[in-house]
Amino acid sequence: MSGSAGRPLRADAERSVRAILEAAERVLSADPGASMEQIATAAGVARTTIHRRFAHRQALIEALASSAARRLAEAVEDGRPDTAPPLVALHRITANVLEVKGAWAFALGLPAEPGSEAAAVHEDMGRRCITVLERARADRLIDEAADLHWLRRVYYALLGESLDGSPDDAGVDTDTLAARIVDTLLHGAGPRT
Amino acid sequence: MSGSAGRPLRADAERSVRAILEAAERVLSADPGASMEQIATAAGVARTTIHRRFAHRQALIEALASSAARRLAEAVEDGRPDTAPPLVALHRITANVLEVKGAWAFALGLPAEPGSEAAAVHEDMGRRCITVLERARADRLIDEAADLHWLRRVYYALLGESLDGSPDDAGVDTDTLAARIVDTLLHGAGPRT
DNA sequence: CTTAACTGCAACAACCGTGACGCAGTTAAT
DNA sequence: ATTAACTGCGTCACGGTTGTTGCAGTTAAG
Repeated sequence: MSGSAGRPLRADAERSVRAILEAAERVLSADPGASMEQIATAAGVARTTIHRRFAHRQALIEALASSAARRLAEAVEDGRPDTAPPLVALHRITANVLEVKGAWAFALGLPAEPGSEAAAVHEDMGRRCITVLERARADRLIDEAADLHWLRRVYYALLGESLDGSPDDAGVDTDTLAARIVDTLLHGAGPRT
Repeated sequence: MSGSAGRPLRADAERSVRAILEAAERVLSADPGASMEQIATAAGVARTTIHRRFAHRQALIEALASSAARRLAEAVEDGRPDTAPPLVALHRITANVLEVKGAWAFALGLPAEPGSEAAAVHEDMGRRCITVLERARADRLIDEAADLHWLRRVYYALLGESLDGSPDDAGVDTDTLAARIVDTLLHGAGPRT
């Protein structure tokens, strides 16, 4: 289930892998076409070391995608989507996801390869998302006639937009951003009664 | 004002430039790292011909961005953002922009170079967008306390999301999509009174 | 402590993309 | 019809990236 645990890596090797994945995220989010050399330098590692763990460039990318997907799944799970009150779950999940997605923007923006682990994880998260929305609808937070699939897409879009971070919300804490997202999702811009 | 009209091009040359720009959009939207060769082939043109009009690869990219920005500006202008009733303008602009942004997704997604023509056009459009929202607020369509800059970002995000096109809305006409966007923007998902 | 894993370094071959030529042939403009 | 613009083709040099290998030195694990 985990990464690709062919065999337990030695402690230092595992540290290297982590450093490489983190550096890859950092460098590739700035320039998707960056070279292995650049990633290696950013990781404080020789280029050949990367090739030792990840045969092809694409192998690194896929590992990156899987790693990030797993973290995102944790973030959602932590919000107790099935048990917490819908509004609470929605807020908590939103705040958590903002954190993770901010740190792993490139990896999570990658097109999901059909058979990959990342794809499976994302699918599962899509289902959980719908579940939360259904529970919210049952609580009359959402109109009965609303299209939940469209709503989920809107939710994703709001998350993405919040992450771009206009100059205005530099240094604004995650909970505030999450509150704005949830509020916008549920009420839109119309006048409050 | 137009392109980079150093001198009037011959008729056939102008056709070539068009074909190149259109092919570049098509190819690069599928793979941002595609080679000049691929673009040339898609345009039905020799690679050297591209280099004749656009010295560097980046020059092509910038021309592409400018071209698309101009088209987008036309789309907004056509919606009469300053004179038409806000709701009408909003709908019309949305529908128009959906068309243009669908056809020039790559070029419009490009990071705006600080001094470029595209950047100036986009800035101007941002202002016009705020104007429409202000007019809508004056008409009580939008809550008085609403943050119009956040709202504009939400609007952009909804446009972007609609363009990804889930399998559900394949073949749905632009006006329907626009209606959904405007409705979501103004009312969100909450229960209708 | 001893072994096996891990790493950096240097060097290698192979490939691909870029940009620039000149030349010969075609096409629009006057 | 004449001219000037335009294009395709072949070819060139150049630089950068990739992936591999061997070796020597370092480091974790038993």
